Amino acid sequence: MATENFQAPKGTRDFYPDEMAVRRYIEDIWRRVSIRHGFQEVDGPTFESLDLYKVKSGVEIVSQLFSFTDRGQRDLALRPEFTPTLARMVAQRAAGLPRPIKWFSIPRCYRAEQPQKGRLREFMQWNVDYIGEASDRAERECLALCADALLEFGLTPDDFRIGWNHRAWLTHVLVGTFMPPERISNAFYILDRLHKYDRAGREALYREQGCSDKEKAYFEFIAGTSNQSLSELTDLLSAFMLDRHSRLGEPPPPDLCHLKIDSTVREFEKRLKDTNLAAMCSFDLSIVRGLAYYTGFVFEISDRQGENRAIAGGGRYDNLIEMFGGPSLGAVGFGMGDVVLEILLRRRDKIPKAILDNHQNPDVFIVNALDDAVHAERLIFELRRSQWDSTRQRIIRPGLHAECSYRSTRNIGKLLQEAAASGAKLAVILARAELQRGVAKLKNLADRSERTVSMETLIEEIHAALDPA
RNA sequence: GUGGAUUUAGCUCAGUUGGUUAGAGCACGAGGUUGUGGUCCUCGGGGUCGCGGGUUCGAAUCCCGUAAUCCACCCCA
Repeated sequence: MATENFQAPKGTRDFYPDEMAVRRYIEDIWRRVSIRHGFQEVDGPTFESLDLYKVKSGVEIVSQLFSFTDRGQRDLALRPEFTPTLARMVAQRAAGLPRPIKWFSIPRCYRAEQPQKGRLREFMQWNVDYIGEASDRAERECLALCADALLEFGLTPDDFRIGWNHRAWLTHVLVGTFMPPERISNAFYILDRLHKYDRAGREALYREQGCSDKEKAYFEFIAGTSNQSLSELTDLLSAFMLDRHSRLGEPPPPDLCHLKIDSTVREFEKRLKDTNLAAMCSFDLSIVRGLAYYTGFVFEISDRQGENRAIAGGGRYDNLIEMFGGPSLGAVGFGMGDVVLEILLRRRDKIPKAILDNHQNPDVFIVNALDDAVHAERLIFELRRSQWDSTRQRIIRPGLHAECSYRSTRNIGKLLQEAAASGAKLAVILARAELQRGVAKLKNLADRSERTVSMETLIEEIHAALDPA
């Protein structure tokens, strides 16, 4: 019979115990921090109707999906993200859910893209959504949660930067000054790429997008800005616009400060300063985020040192729930993928050694020097079992993590060496001489002390030794 | 989807202009004289050299195809 060599499919990963430990570490932090910020965990199906993904993103996105047809001729697709499922879930039960709806999820997602650094075809994505809150409190809570998670991973504000912008504001500024509304999507496309190119690359981009001289000048101005505050930027922008217009002999554009949307953005910045978030955040005109469904505030977290792609990104999408057949509910959300995050954590040496070593230190290690394994096996099963109290409906004594050697040697020195290497706190030595007297030795592996205990009370003694309280 | 580099043991890698039976370190397993600690010593299992063709007396090595990985594009919810 012919044998075949199988590999994991392109862009997927195998999680052997060491990799699984790191993945669990990341997911545990996402989950723990989400819960403490008042979010509840949800999940949905791994695949959805193909149409669900066309509602939001349009038909061109289909080429990036893993899609298939079931035997009932239904077109389905593996989820490329969680937001459509979430929107569907909210829309279905919108009437009965308490507001605001604060949900998070850690779905596995799939995209049929060319894998490269920080981007795979199957990945985990922490997804946070805050629905039914019109005020910018939702934005701040999401930012606080996202930043808190990164801090929990041991990263500092020196490692990452939160850049933010406001799409509605930007649209008003552009349209209110010089840009025809139909050029806005080109403008967003250009802004999104501005910092990736040098002067020549940007020229090519402007040509390709059919930019007017005015637009070019504007984009070049933005390309030259970085790290200014919102008010500095709007002042600079006003001055720049006035200068341009006077030189071209055109009537001056309306004062940017009097644009209606402007006050809400300034207010947002002021409220950020009232929290401790402002230190990590900077206004950034070049952040617009890819697709069209963000309606206001948008943000992106990037690595300060590396050329990594964004660690996380999100924003406000006020129309989405409605698009999926629900009521009109404002919403803010963000996503963070495991792939880029893990690269960053490894590069900054932020994954604890105990996680990398994947040591699950046992509570107790059985050293069996007997010819027969029966005593050791009975003991280990007893130790591992929890004690359940059925009247109180709870576990009254949790089972212990008990290990033994799977090697055939009965050399106590070797076995103790293995016990110590396992990181166990206690070792039980079962040997013939003691067993004949109905006792065993209980050894504290940390201080190397040992005492003789009766087989009758051994299990209680072990529990007592591990939990002195 | 496009271009470049890469693929030899579980991992990291040697392997000369094509020439005997393809190596090392780490890891893994056994033993070190049946009773006490991460060291050390000895031994061992492991490879269709990514896969499939071709050239050759002979291919890990040269040629063609193909898959995967990494990097750069495209795209990025």
